[in-house]
Amino acid sequence: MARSTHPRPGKKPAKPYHHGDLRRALLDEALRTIQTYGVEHLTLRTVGERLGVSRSALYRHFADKQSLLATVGKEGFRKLRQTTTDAWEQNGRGRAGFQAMGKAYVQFAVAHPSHYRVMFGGFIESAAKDDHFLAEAKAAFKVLVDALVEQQNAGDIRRDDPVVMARFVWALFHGTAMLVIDGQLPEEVQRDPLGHYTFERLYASIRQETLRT
Amino acid sequence: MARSTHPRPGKKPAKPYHHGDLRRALLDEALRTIQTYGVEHLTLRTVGERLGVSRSALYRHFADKQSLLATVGKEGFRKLRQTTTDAWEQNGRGRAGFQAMGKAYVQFAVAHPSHYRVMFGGFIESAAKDDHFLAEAKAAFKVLVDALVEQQNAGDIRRDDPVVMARFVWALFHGTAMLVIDGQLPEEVQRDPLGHYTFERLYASIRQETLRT
DNA sequence: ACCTGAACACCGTTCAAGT
DNA sequence: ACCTGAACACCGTTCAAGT
Repeated sequence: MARSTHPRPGKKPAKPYHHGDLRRALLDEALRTIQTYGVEHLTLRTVGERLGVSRSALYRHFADKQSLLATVGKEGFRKLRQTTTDAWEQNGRGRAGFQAMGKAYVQFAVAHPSHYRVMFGGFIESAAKDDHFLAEAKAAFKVLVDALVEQQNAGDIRRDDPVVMARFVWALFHGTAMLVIDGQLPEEVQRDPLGHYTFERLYASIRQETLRT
Repeated sequence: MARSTHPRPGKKPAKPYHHGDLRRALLDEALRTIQTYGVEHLTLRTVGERLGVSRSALYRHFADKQSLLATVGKEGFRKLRQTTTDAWEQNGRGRAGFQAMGKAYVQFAVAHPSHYRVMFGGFIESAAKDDHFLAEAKAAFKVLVDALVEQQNAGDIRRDDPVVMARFVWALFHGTAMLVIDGQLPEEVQRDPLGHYTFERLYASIRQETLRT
C-alpha cells in the first residue's frame, strides 16, 4: 500500500493531500449544489470553498466545468438504470413490473429534477459527452429494451422492433418527467407522476391484441 | 392603418431614441443569439453591442435578463400554437390533421431547438413566468385539447376527459421533441421527427374501439 | 423618456509558485 | 503529485449623469 511509484495504472495513490478523495468530494458537493439551487447556480468557486479547497484545485481532477458536469450526468444515468431495474425486478416483471418501472423512472426525475435536467437538458455540450457518458446513457436505455423483449417473449406485448418500441415508451416517460419537473402539469399529477391513465393508454397501445379468428 | 395613436395608454411614444423599437430589436437579437449559439451563450453585453447600444440600455425595456428570456419563451409558445393550428386546419383535421399537428409540433422543436429549450428547459425561473407567459403556454396546450374534442365529437377517438388525454399526447410529443434535440435518437429519427410508428401507436391508444356487440 | 459609462460583485480558467 | 494565489478576461446589475 506504500507504493508511490506507479507510471500509469496508478489512479489513486491512497495517500491524499487534503481529502481522502477530492474528486469524489467535488462530485458530491456539485450534485448537492445542483439539487439544492439548480445547475445554473453551480459555481466552481463555491464548490471549492465548501470543501475548504482552492477554486483551482478542481482542475487536477477534471478538465473543466463541462467535464465535471458530464460526470454528474453520467452518474445520474447509472442511478436511473439501477432504480428502474430494481422496480422491474421487484414487481414481478410483466405488466406490473413494467408499470413500476415507468413510475420509478418519472419518480427519479421528480425527486432529482436538477440532476435529471443535467442529464438531458443540454447543459452538457456534446464535446463533453465522452464514451463513458454515452455508454451509461445507452445502458439506461437498454433496461427498457430488455423489459420489452421479455414481455414479447411472454406473449404479452406486440412483436415490433423492441428498440423502436423502447424509443416510443421512452419518449412518453421522458416527456412526462420533463413536463412534471417544469411545472407544466398540475399539482395532483406531481403526486402521481406516471398516472394511471397514461400507463393504461400506453399499455393499450403496445399490448398484444387477442387475435379474432 | 396609419394610426400612431395607440389603444393602450402610452406604451410607445413613437419618437424613439436610437432604434425604432429597441425592445423589439433586443428580442430579435436575443433570439438570434439563442438559435445560433444557445441560451447559455446569451449575454446582454453582446446583444447590446450588436445593436450599437449600451449594455445597460436593455434595462429600460426589461426588468432583467430573466424577463427578456421569459418574453422570448412566451413568443415561442405563440409560434408553436400558430404552427400546430395551421397544420391541423390545413390537413383536413381528423386523423390526418392530428398527425400533421404532431409532426408540426416536433418539427418546431427540431427547427428551433434552443428556443424550445428556453420554453421548457428550466432556464426561466418560475418567478419570471408572469401571467402573459402562462397564458401563452396555456393557449398552446389548448390547441391540442380542442383538436381532441373535435375528434371525440366526430366519434373517432375515445371520450375520456380531453384535458387528461391532451396531457398524455403532449407528454409523447414533448418527450419525442426533447429526445431528438438532445441527440438521444439516431439520425434517421431526426429527419422524420414524429415517426410513423410513434403516431400509429399513439392513435391506436386513443382511437374509439369499434364495439363488438 | 431614454441612454451612457463607470463601478461593483461576481464568474471560469490559467499559470507560476509552493509543498 | 497535488494544491495555492494572483491574474486575466469575462459576466449581470446598479446608478449618477448626460441629452
